[in-house]
Amino acid sequence: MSRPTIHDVARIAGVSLSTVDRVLNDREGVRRATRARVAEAMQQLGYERNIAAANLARRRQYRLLFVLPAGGNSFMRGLEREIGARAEAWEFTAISVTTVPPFDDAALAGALQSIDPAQTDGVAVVATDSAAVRAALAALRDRGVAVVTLVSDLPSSRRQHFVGIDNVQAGRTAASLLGRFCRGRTGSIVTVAGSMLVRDHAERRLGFEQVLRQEFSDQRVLPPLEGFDDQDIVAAQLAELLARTPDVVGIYSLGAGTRGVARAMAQARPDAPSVVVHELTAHSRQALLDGTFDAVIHQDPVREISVAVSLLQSLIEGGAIDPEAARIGIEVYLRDNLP
Amino acid sequence: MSRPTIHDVARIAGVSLSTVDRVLNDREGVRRATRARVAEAMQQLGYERNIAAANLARRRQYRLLFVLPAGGNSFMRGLEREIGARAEAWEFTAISVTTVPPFDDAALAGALQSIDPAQTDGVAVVATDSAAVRAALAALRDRGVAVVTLVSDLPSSRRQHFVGIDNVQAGRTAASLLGRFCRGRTGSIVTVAGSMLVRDHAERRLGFEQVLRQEFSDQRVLPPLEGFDDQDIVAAQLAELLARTPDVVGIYSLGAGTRGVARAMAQARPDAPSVVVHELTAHSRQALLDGTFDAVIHQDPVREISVAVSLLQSLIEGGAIDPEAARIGIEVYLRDNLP
DNA sequence: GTGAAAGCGCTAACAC
DNA sequence: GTGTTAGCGCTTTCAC
Repeated sequence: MSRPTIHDVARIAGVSLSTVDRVLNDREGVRRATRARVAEAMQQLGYERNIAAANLARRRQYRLLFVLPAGGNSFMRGLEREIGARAEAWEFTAISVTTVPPFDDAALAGALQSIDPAQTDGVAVVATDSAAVRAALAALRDRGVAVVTLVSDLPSSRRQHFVGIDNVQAGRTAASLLGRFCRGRTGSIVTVAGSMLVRDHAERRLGFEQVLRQEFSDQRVLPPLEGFDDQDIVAAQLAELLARTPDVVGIYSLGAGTRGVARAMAQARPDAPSVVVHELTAHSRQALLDGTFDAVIHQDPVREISVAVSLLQSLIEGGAIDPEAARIGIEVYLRDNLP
Repeated sequence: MSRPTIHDVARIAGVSLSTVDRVLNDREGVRRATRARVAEAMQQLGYERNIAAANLARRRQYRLLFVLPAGGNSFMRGLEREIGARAEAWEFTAISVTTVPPFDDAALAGALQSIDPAQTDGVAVVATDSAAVRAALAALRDRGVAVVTLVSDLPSSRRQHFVGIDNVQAGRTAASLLGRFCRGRTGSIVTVAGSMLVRDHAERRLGFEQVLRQEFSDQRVLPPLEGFDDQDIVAAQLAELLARTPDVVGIYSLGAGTRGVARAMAQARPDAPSVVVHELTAHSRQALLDGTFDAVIHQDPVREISVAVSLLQSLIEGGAIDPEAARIGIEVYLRDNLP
């Protein structure tokens, strides 16, 4: 026997296809009693809707927009490239991307305000933390646009979901690794951030310091450098610090600008500090292979995109969302398990 | 404009829908010239076939069988459970599972021989290495059944693909972690295997020793224990070894029976050895949380199942397979990035 | 060799 | 409130 269809349900319930359809899609214009009869028939048959057929008939187009920071951030450029490459892969979905200056909440708020709700069903945005951004998101929601945050969250806003890693946990993971790597050597640990104004960086630092203070308390955690995800600034600041501080045993780079870290390490001493950074890119991969970096904490951009898309689709449909299916894992790469 | 359909192609090529369909599905009964005209029309329109619609019309059923080792191996039981839970999720696909005694190649070969090719379109099997198993796989292939190996490979057989991690790399990853964790302490490193007769265990040990010898050559690697994935045997063997060898600084458990490792560690000294094990289960997770284990190397069973299913589906269709989409990553978990 | 027509399971007008 | 009907893009008989 093959799976029951709405025809079977209609026959058992003694109604027409349209009525079954109305019940299925929770549309009005069905008497309570009829609704109950149909529901019971579904129950009895173990009816499961065929989504492919539904979409085929519906020929609906979801119009989604990704809002990402511009600039030389390899991770973000990778995200953008993957969105472009996969745009065709989603049936019934038209995806576009727009970029805004990084670490600039006014620019982001402006970009969000200029979205036309009539042309857009859902938005995925890499958030910067500010009242203006919050307000812009709320305005979108009020006009029926579905909103999820991507990579960096904005918890107290009206965004409906966050797609990205738990950044406190990511920071803790980095500390667990770096603390273990540095066991036996005691000294200073450097953290290199992009900006404490973006939530993901602040959270990573929090988690990192929690674990380091608690479990590896013989190490000294230096105040974080702020490199604004710019490799030149990072390289300069870090080189200067390393020259000035001979006892550095570990480095945690929790933002972008990772190439700057590799450059500052190039002229390192024989017993170089252990290094943990974020995001697997062509450069961090290379640094892992040549031994400059010890570990890379990563989030899978392809998965983030596909989760964001399917989350937005079900939010637009008003459907239920499975938090487990929306989880993004904190991945750990060493030289030996590189994909 | 919406995507072109076979109607458009038919119109442009000046043929009927059926002819377009014949060309699309590479069926015979079309003149070369007609075929070319259709192909050109597709080219010109940028036609892309709608797979959902095709499957809807075709109403095909793929009948797939998973062959797994029986016994108390948590990872395998997890796989089996997930297959059951997700069996409904695949449209047009009927999935069943059969189990055979572990580490028993005759039993496995027998189970494979008893598969009815008329009732089965594809098989995913956790392989044991033996000539009989190879022969059974070849017989299945000869009768038109698609075959992939799962978790443990059988490279020189006629299986069409392997779904699982690169186990040499997994062993290398374990060594990279354990070597770094033990830095500063020099002593013996223990490896605990299930059986060297299954390929995945042998490969993990190979990779592990490669890296340890090369990069952490001050550590002494002891000959591996063989615990047959049985927690009692593992616990006994390991406890005995630890009592006898006071300088153990690291333990790598590369098979199942991981609960036995945790039990042997329970009465450990204050400066306990660092421990790296395979497969995230309820027990290894607990051991990670309470500090008994330092890291877990994992492969995602849910992903393995879905990759195996889609791989088998495209093999049955004779379609192309994307090796990147079939990759299974080597995941690393610490206490802090547990899902 | 090629085409016409009837579905696959579901939706969306429009009738009643 | 409920039913009828004509599709969505593709496959599959069965004629010609």
